Amino acid sequence: MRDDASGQRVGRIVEVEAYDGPDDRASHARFGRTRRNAVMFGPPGVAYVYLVYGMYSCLNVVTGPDGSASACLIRAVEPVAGVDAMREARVRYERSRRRRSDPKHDLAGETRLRALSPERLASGPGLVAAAFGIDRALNGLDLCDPASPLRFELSGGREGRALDHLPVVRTARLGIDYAGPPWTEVPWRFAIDGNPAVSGRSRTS
DNA sequence: GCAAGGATATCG
DNA sequence: GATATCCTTGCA
Repeated sequence: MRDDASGQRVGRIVEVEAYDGPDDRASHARFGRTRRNAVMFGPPGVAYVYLVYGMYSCLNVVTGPDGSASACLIRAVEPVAGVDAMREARVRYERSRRRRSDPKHDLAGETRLRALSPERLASGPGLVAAAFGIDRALNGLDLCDPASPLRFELSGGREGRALDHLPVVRTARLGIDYAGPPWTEVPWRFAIDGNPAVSGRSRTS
């Protein structure tokens, strides 16, 4: 994925989760079409961005045909270019968050961010959005349009590179205990095995 | 282990 | 209109 902000941030998607339509009790589509999830029911290739836990944005891409509801959550990205821009975006996000909770500026968090290794800058769904400066203003954006400020591209050129050789691991989805079985168990999380940018707590599960 | 944080879906 | 809950994260 790539954006046009200063620094031309580019990242390789290394961890995703699939969410299906109204039958999937873990999906936002489980309540049917609402104002929040409306784009899930639209055409594929479009960004579905929502706020979780009152503080983090999550980027999804709509996957199913127009009229059906499904989406893919981008859980982790390995920085390829624009690392400095990602770090600055993380710092800006951290500052805005601290300002809300604590009037005093917290320098510890910022110092830790400055020392964070590049592969950890976007190693979680909330961190992907923070590193790329993504918020709900991008909800509905066409991620496949080369003219979009944020977009997906095939790696290795127009046709993409064969990814069959990559060690992809499948696990259950995370943070969806409320859904209950079988949805807590379907292996719809996909990650590149051993990639250092895969989200932290996920790797130990 | 838990709190922060605000929108959202659901219930009254 | 009130409230329980949430596709998370960083720190105790």
